[in-house]
Amino acid sequence: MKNEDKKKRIIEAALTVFAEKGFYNSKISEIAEKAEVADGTIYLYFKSKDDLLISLFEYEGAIIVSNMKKAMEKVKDPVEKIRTFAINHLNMVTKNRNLATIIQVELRQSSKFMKEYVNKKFVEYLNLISDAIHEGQKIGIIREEIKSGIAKRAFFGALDEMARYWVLSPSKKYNPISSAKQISDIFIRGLIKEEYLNKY
Amino acid sequence: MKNEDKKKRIIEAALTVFAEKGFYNSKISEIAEKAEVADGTIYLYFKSKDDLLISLFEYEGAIIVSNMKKAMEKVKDPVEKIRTFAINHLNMVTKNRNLATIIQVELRQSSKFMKEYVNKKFVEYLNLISDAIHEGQKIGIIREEIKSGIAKRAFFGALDEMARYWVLSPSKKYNPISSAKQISDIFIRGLIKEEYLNKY
Amino acid sequence: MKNEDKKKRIIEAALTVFAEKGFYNSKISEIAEKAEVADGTIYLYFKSKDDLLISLFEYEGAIIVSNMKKAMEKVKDPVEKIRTFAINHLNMVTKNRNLATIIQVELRQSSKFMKEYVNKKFVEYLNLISDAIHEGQKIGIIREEIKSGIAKRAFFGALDEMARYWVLSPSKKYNPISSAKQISDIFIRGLIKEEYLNKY
Amino acid sequence: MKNEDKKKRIIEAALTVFAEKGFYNSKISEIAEKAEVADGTIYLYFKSKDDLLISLFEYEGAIIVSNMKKAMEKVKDPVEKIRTFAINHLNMVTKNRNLATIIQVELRQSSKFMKEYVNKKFVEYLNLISDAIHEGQKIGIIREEIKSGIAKRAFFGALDEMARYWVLSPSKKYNPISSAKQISDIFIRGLIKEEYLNKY
DNA sequence: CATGAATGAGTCTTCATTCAT
DNA sequence: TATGAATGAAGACTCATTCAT
Repeated sequence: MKNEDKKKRIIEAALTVFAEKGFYNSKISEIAEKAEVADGTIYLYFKSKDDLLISLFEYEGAIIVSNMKKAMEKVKDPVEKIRTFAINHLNMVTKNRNLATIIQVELRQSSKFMKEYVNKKFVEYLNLISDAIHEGQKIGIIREEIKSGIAKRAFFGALDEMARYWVLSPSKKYNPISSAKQISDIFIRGLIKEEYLNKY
Repeated sequence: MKNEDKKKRIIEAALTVFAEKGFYNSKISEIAEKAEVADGTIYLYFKSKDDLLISLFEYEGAIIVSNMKKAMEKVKDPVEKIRTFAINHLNMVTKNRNLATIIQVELRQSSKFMKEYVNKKFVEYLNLISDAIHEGQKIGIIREEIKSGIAKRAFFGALDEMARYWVLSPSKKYNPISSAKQISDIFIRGLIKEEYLNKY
Repeated sequence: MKNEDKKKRIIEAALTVFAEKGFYNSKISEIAEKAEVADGTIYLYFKSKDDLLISLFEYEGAIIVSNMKKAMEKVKDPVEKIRTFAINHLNMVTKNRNLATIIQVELRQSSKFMKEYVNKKFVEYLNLISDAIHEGQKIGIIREEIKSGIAKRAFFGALDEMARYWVLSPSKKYNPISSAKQISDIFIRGLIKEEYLNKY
Repeated sequence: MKNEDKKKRIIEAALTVFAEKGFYNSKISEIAEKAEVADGTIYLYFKSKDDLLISLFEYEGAIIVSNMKKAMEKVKDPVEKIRTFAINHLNMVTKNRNLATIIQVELRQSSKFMKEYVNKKFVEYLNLISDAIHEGQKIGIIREEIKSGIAKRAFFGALDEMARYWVLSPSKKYNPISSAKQISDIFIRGLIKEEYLNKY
């Protein structure tokens, strides 16, 4: 029976190598070596190099989305949910630096089918933000004129740009968590009605 | 000048091809064909394929930064400067879709030296935002606790994520300009002191 | 016997797969699957893929030669033996289409040792023709100047080219048996002395 | 401009290597070495290894068919045309041993598109025989009951089996030309009406 | 300056074969 | 005996780069 542990070792190795060199500069043989399997073994578990990258997203992405969901469910106040998202996202980036790097770098890469796949999980992730915004609008805290489709992307983009800075920049000037706090602070002030300004 | 024209033609061609296929899937021969020069000719103007990508950023990036500077100089109010940045950025993306795609996709690519280069122009571009923030803080409109290093990245990231959505997504639900307005609206409310809320 | 059954199943499977895809495009795993055994099991019965092909010839070839011998022994007249060979050969091709295809295609393949092996059985088969010719010459029906070494190959080649046509061609214009009759008719007229023309 | 001489050198080299090792056991690098070009150069002239084999047939096949046509046109008597075909075919095999080997071995190989291509030329070649037979029937020399579709294949098969023997067999017992004569002698006697037996 | 034919290093992928269970 | 996961050697093909013209 194919060994699940071996599959995981390959994904782990690919995670490191892709993060370090980028997808196109990574060699299957290098991943194999790092995973301590033969080159051919990788092809028992993955159809191709592309498939390995996709599977990696699939595997790790599912965990991330699920963790974020759990974290946000614990929070009731929709505005606090937004803050929770920010902190968790940056925190996740800190803890999964390699994955974050790959998402930063390769998520933007071209091959169509990959974009399509990744999108599903990504949209699910993004919608955790818009759900909170909708809720906030329903209970009258968040301004009606906010379009959640724009705001969710803007918020995610803001956080992710910080993540990128943190991941790629050699000098770590800003602590991810405090960045998350400042960014959610700015956003929340930007989203909510004037009368709630002092509450958050 | 003859030469400059040919160099420009190559850059234009590279712009299209890189945007369409991504850097690693683009062939020098394809760029040469589109530019109507011989493959070898490209190497008279650029040291390597990498150098072509860098030069492309250099060439186009200078124009973009310069345009943005001009646009922002016309505006005096620092808060309005921020809004101006947003509108101009999304506008630029709309007008230079290929370049935007490349920046979205390849800017994230890994090869170290490229990241370093790109950073210079990029930092200059980003600092147009932080300069406005500093100014706003100086004249007492923007809250003191805002860290411009975080805010500039967050703001840029927010805009850029919308740009990415617009550039990559087949369905164009959101108009770039109106997105720019909503995003700057959110940010500005998030940045300024409470007492100025009604002013902007 | 259990083992023999498994060995036979592998040979049958190989027969089908080799015929369908050709030796070099056939995979051991595909043969194993068709034979409903594990890949490794094949190596318990055959030393290598090459050996499997050889064994296949050996196994099936023995049957064919033996059948042909029996059929020809029943006929006394050496000239009729020739006709019998023709009819039986084409008939065999019709009944063992896969084997025929493999012989047509792979018998010609290069690896030296295979050619050598196959030759033994093949020569035995061919000699059934030359034996009949010799006999015909001994009893004065077949012309003395006929060189049996040439005639046997020519006759076999003629039949086999028809077999090839039948095996490979999608449109089945000529019925194998009637072809066999015409070809042996031509040959017999070509081999026998003038005075026997009306006899056959 | 791509060098026609270089293309020919590659075909020549492929001819030798394919003949020696068979298509599947031949390496592009080996052909390149023998042709004194770089591996990649082969791909400037041929789309793939398959294409190289096809082009080889195309290139050499055209010459062979054309030569045979010329040779047969010189002969008026349709029966003598048949003999001419035999002698020329075996002669060609003698002179183009490598090509003959490849045709013997690879013509039978599987990939469909190749069989289809080769067929066109092959049918043209075969029809030189059936044309002569038809002519012979028209002028009343060849028996009416002969089906040219069968006879042409039988005759070709007979000659080709001898060619195979000569090409593959280490011991060269039979001289190709004298084989050709005996085979055409047998066939012609088999084809013509009794009253013409003494004429040929 | 311009060309584009030639180069050849580089890598993914396949698949016959092995061997621990 | 039987299995099938693992191996790793092997090779077709690509394409950035060079250089003779």
